[in-house]
Parts: sequence; C-alpha cells; structure tokens
Amino acid sequence: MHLCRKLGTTLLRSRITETEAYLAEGDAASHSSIGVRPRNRWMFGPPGSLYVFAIHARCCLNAVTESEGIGSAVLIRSLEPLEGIDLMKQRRQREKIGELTCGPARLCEAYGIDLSHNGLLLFQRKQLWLESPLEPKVQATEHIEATPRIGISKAKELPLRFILKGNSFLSRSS
DNA sequence: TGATTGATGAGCT
DNA sequence: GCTCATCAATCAG
Repeated sequence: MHLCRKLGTTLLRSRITETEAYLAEGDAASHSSIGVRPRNRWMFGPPGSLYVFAIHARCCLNAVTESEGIGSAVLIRSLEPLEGIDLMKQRRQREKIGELTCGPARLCEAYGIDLSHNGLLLFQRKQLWLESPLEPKVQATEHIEATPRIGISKAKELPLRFILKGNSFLSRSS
C-alpha cells in the first residue's frame, strides 16, 4: 500500500516496505499487553485508526487492526518515498533519499506525524491515508518475507516483521 | 571512527 | 504509574 499525507498544499506519497505486527494476546512486546493505559489507549481504538507513541523523544506510527478494545496494531517501520520528496528532505534535514523514511521514527519526522495524530481515522482520507497502487503491488524482483522483529527485548522469536525483500528502502540492510 | 536512531527504563510522584 | 530523554547498537563516511 501507499501511505499518503497532505501537508499544507503538498502531497506526500510513499510505498510501505516494512511493517511489524503487535498482537493483543501472547505478545509480551506489544504495548497492549499491560492493559489499557493513558499512553497506549489509542492502540485499543477502532480498526483503521492511528496509534502514535513517543519513544526516546521521537514518534512511531501504528495502524490499529483489530476491533475496538482488542489492542492489536501494525507498526509502520519503513517507506520508499515516491512523491513530495523535497519536503521530506526539508523536514528531515537530509539530502539522501535513503535517510528520509527508512526507520519508524524517521518516517514520522518526514511525514510530520506526532502524538496529536492519535486516533485519526485512515479511511476518512483527511490528513493521512492509505491507497492501493494501480501498478503491481510487489515487483518481480521482490517478495514479502517474515522475519523476527527489530529492537525489542521480549518475544523476540515471533516472526512478525514483514519486509519487501529485494527493496532497498528498509530500516536495516541485509 | 563518528553520527544517528530507538515497541526502553530510570527516576520521580 | 507516568514522564521523558540514555546510551548501546547499528550504520554512514
């Protein structure tokens, strides 16, 4: 899918290349595992809403997946920039395209996403939304692969990170 | 070898 | 329990 963002008069569009799933049950790494708290309450919102959390003075973006009250979401970890690249460079203070949106906190900075976007509904297509591209979603040289998640200390073994293998816009090389 | 990043964890209430 | 930014890991030069 493409992640689209209206920022002033500029349209940002990028292809999602890497995500991680965080489950409602049996997942110690999931923020929802401790129950509803002020910090994580947006993770229990309706499907298609946003859960944005702050970590190390930065933000990370999740899309809530399950029904309201369940507490399951997908962390967007990396993007391949397609449109609005100049604005992303400006926001990130970086010239290299590979440093704009590769990494969960990087893409939030490039897209201007912060805690104020918590609860935003993706399907309302206002500030932030998803679009299904017309061209093939996965190129012939790519395929989706599941790997263990990155940067967590609990439930490391679960294969809940999904990458577009063959695409260079991932949060980590390999 | 220096910079950047980050589903944490120390410290305070 | 909540706030808020460390420093280890990883990557770029």
